Amino acid sequence: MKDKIPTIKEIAEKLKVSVSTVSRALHDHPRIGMKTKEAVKKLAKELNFEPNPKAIFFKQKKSFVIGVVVPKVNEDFFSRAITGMETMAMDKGYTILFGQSHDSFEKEKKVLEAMKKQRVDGLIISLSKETNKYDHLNELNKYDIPIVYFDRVPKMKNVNKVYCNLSKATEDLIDWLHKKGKRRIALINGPDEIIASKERLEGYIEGISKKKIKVDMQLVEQTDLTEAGTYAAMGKLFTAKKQPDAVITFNDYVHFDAAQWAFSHGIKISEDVIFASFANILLMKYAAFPPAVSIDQFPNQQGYEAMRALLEILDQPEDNEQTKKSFFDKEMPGVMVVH
Amino acid sequence: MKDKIPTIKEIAEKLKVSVSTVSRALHDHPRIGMKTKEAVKKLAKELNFEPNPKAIFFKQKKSFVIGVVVPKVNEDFFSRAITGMETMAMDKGYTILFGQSHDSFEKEKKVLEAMKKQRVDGLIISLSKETNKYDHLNELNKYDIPIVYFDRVPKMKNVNKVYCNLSKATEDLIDWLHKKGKRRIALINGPDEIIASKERLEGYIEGISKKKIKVDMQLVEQTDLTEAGTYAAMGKLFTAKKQPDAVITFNDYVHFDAAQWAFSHGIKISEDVIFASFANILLMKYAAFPPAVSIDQFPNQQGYEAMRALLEILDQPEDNEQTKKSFFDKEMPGVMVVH
DNA sequence: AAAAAATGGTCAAACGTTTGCGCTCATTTT
DNA sequence: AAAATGAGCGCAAACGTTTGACCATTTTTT
Repeated sequence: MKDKIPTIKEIAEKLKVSVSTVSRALHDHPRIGMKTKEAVKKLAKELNFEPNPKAIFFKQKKSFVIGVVVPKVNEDFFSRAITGMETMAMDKGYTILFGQSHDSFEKEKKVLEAMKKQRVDGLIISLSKETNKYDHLNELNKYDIPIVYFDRVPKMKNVNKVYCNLSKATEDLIDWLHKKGKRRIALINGPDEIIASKERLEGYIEGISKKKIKVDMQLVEQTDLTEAGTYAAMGKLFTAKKQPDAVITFNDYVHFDAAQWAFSHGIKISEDVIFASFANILLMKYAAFPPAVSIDQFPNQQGYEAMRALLEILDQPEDNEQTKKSFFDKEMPGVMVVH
Repeated sequence: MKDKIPTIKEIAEKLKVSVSTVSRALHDHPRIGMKTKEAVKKLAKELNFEPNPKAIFFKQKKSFVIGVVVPKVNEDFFSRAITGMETMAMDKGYTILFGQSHDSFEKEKKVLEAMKKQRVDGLIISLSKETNKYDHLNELNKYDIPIVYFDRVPKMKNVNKVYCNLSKATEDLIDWLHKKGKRRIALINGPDEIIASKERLEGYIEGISKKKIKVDMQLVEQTDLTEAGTYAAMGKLFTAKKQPDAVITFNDYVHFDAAQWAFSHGIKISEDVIFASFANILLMKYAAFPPAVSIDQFPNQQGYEAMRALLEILDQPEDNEQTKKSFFDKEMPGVMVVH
């Protein structure tokens, strides 16, 4: 099997032409005659010639590899997003170089170091929970590696991003809950640093206000996304004088813990209290206590769009002044799903 | 930001030495004097020099990229396996080029084509459900890309593989169920083509026999892993004259459907019938009907070992005749977990 | 019939790094 | 004093491909 891998040079020698002719023939260059083209291509097939990508990458300064960094593939949301990215990438002949930050800033830095070392053509990243400095990302500028942020995007304005603004979606949830007769709607939100938390809170306040209900901040709790944090939040909500009749949770993981807490404290789910959440788990149909309604963020499509955006950027001619200034900013809708 | 990326050549010119000296100095070559080494390294730091990996890959025929192909990242088992692989790979300075087959033979071929095009240094793959020909994999031999099979390994003997033999684990399950007083233990197995199915069946027969119980093939059904297939299997098992008092399912997905069927047919779970499964889902604690006992296959560690094996193979000197003949074959234990 | 253009191809540089070999001193050994 | 050793470094080839600049024919235009 070590038969000596054929190169353009060997083809040239066997055909008594120059390597440049072979190269051009294989690329259908107009300046090469039909007969030679045919001959070259025929021999190339026979020898089972495949150009050495390493040499091409080196010469062209391009590798057709896109770096993708997410906090955890193990989260349904991200693994589905990656699948969307992969679909688009494959379509255009790109492959994905993969890394996880595990929600740690340090690991994110390390992974980005690897991506830089590999000189990916571009990067799609969903930031770690801890990330609030961007030096490691700016490092990539040095090698003209464009970045598209995804889902967990940074606060800055002048970056490419694809994300789902959840404030509108949160309003939808409140609307639906209100129609069900719920008036004391609670929110268990995520950590402040996460933009998504801010969006949910905005939507919550906006949604409640539109229903002519006074916003009661006693009904808004926070969790650090751990089980204990969520239990604590539930504890506070349900020991107040007036208990909530509906709870919107930050995501499905929080929902599960919240529902678990309710169950073990004798609160009747979907009678005493009704749950709403933001969907990020696939196998909800087997859950003991699924939320009554949730917001689907279509991670697959988000990933697809992020990759599309990145590849578009890569397609733009190098020093186009006007495109340099404009950034890709795609906000995608979250859609409410009743279970 | 387009400050012109420094090369070894520029360092050489500024220091009035040759490029070879710079290269060797940076690699701490013994034949280079201390003063020059210092000078070179100092200037390299100043200029923020980073070697161009594309050039190195080209020259050294190595890229420090490992291809990883799984059926679906979205399955908990595989995403955790990948995390294990990543841990090991990162540690050794490798990065993962990622692809999914989506359990389709055609897609698997395409993905492998991409891996080959990128000239990964090695490949770890868990085969698609449909794969029974291996030409696309042998193609990689041409470029000396070693392959380590993982979890869903091929039947062949002379390949590198890391997997979990589940026949012993299946016996353990039967042992446990037997101790609980169960005597009519059923098995809902997967498709015949999957090796894992054969292993489970072997373990089942062995385990039942050891308990001096006559093996009743009426108690063994198959599913194509779809909901409908599993429902059908349950239907057959529970319309027989003598119904099972325990059911071992092929995996958690099958378990869920089976339990769902039981529930909706008025069968009391954990009273009338007790379930056992092979774990591949993380969030079991929130499930409506978790299995009473299951086998953990530690995907993380399996992935870790597979990557370790591959990197070891890559470390071996090229034409070592004896190592060429020996293949890596690691069977890992499945461990029973009572819920 | 001379000039211009089209046609089909070759040459050599370039991409950035690594590495075998050889060269020049200076030092040590006989 | 001649020969061997070794330290420190440079030369140039090599990896496989692409590409701008030429060159040599033949064909077309004026």
